[in-house]
Amino acid sequence: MPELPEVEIGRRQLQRWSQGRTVAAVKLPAPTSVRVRLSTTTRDAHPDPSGALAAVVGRATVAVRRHGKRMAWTFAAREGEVRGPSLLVHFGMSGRWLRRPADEAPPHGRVGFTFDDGAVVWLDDPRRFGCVVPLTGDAYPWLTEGLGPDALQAPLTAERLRERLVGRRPVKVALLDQTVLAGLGNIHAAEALFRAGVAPHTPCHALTDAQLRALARQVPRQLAAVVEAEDGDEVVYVSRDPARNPFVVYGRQGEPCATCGSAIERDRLGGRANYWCPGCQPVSSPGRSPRPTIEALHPESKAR
DNA sequence: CAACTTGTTTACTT
DNA sequence: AAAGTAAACAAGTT
Repeated sequence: MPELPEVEIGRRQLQRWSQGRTVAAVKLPAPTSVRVRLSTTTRDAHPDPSGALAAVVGRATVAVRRHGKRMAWTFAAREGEVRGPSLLVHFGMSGRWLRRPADEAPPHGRVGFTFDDGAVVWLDDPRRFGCVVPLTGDAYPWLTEGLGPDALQAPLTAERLRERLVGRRPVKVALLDQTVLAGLGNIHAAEALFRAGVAPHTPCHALTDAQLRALARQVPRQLAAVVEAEDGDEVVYVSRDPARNPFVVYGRQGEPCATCGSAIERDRLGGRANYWCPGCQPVSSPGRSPRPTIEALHPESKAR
């Protein structure tokens, strides 16, 4: 699943493959094969993108930047222009870059950028939640618009987290909120909370200084470790096959924790699957807990 | 067939 | 009233 690390790797790939090259053509397998709006709910999520995308033909890459899970790909201006066009890219839940020879398209290629070296860089996106948004103005405001600080780049401190992790929401729900911190998804939020030894259900206001320090340390550490492990020319998104699950808690309900041996628990938090170790991530604070933080979960009787 | 995934928007509940 | 929760939606794989 593309979270911050996969987007960062995608940024590096695109930088590598496009640096110093000019886009010779834009390939669209179908007129509306790629989304050109960030929102998936607006009625015009699928306007004809060919015209706007054609604006990058003949242009050289200036830079590829990333904030959270968004990427901004900017192109050179022509003579007389104040600035060139740019593309705001989001991988959605299954997007990735694939570089292929001109005569070969990946199975789920939604838009392809042919470079002057003949290679084509495709947005391959089976579920089509990804998008490539053509922009004529400055891309950078849109890169960060509505997002909190980047979870990897921003120097994360306990003080910074104390400012942003507020209210009664469970800490995992807040960590997944892109306006609080940009880049974490369900998998790496669960893994980072495990690393920090913090129960996902802990209300933000109940987080201790020690827990905030642990999170400030482990969130970037988790993300950086994944970037390092996965960096390369082709990213593979692992399916939910227990046999090849690279994660410590995610998708491991019922299995013994690698650290303490307790059975990994699974419940639902903020409408999403949640995995944690009751041994390593104790729920109750060491004094008293006014109310049980975890309700007895009724997996089969959901809502009403 | 239902669960699962992200991000946005809308509609409830507390 | 504001804060928080939930659901709907887009699409396709398991």
